[in-house]
Amino acid sequence: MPKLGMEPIRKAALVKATIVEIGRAGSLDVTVSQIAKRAGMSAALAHHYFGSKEDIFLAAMRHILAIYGAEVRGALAAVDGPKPRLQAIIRASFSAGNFRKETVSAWLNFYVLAQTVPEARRLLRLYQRRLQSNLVHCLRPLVGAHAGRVASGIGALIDGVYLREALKGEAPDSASAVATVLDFVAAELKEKTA
Amino acid sequence: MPKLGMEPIRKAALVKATIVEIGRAGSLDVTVSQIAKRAGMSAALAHHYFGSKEDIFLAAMRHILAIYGAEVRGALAAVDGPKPRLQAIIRASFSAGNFRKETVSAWLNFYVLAQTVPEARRLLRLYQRRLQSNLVHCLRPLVGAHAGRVASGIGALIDGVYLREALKGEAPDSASAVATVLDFVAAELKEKTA
DNA sequence: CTTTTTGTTGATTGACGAGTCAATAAACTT
DNA sequence: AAGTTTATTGACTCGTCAATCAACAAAAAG
Repeated sequence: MPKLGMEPIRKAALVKATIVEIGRAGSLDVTVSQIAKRAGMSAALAHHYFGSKEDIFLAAMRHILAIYGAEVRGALAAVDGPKPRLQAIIRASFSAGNFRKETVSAWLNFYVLAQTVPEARRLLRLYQRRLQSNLVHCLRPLVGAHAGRVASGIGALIDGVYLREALKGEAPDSASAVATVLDFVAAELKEKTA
Repeated sequence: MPKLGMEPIRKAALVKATIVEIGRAGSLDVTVSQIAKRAGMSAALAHHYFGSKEDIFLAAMRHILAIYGAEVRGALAAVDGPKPRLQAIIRASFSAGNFRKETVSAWLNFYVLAQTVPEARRLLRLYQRRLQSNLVHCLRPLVGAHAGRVASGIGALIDGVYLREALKGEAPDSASAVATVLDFVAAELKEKTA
């Protein structure tokens, strides 16, 4: 009983299922059958909508990135002024959702993918550029010409703190992650404006 | 013509070959046959010396960690005083060898492994604790009670900068990576000692 | 010199998995 | 109503790969 217009629904279900399965496996060692099953369809249908497994992974990566982007935009819309905006970006980067094991696994594996799959690398760079540009925008009024350099530092620190917190073993602590980055920001602001 | 005492030689060759193959593939999607072939032996022999593929990966991880540890120790032995020691650690973390594609791939994939393989997680934590302890040792005389917190920041920043530099696409720039971290250190020192 | 230990591999097993295809069925078009 | 497009799947192909085993070779031990 084929209803029409299934494509977007099926694709969305597959993307969601892919992320769950990557979380379960902790790696990209996930079969199309597993994904399809979790999404409630046959493996053949998954191949029908996405051409290949790699395409499925890339769609999942886009989805993760889109969610993160939306989270940041949402947080930014709610506040005003350079410093609060900076805090909003940082908090969004360490939101509870980002520490769910599926999300962590997705990010780690996307780093791995970015080494060899050009489209994955492109997407990762897109994320990095957007973060950089958001940060620079907040930092310009605070540290002027230093904005670029400081933003690079904050961006890298966010990634590094995330990595450590995610792999810590115990339940990750968003608050302390945010605090670590804010501590850095405070130090830089004091120095670059002195 | 079986010479005796082959075990350590074979194992070392396999570990080396494993790292090369991981670099080539960019992932852990590497067959035991590929590894064994590159190491100049049959796949069966690889299974004979290491019980399983996972054991081979863990041995490779230990090797990478050991090299990094040795690099840091070597750099530390050559200098004296807190600040130079700090610089030595940071420089060692961004040495050219660490940006070889095999090494990058190994690290990224070890992060992935650390999610699910207990021994991998253990090794990663060992690395993090050692770095932390090295940093705290340098920082104590500089920032006293803040040493722990500052060390966490530096450690995370090192990982984050490494990640970004490694995945940048263009040839990674050790000097600017070091500079980014040192910039952070300078800011923190100024603040925490003021 | 024969028994045990160590080194070594080709062949095999047993399982799994990506991607294709042919076939079925319902909807939409003309 | 005939033809086309979209949805859907079971079965199949073709390949791969981790791990095991039986067998052979050489050195050391007794």
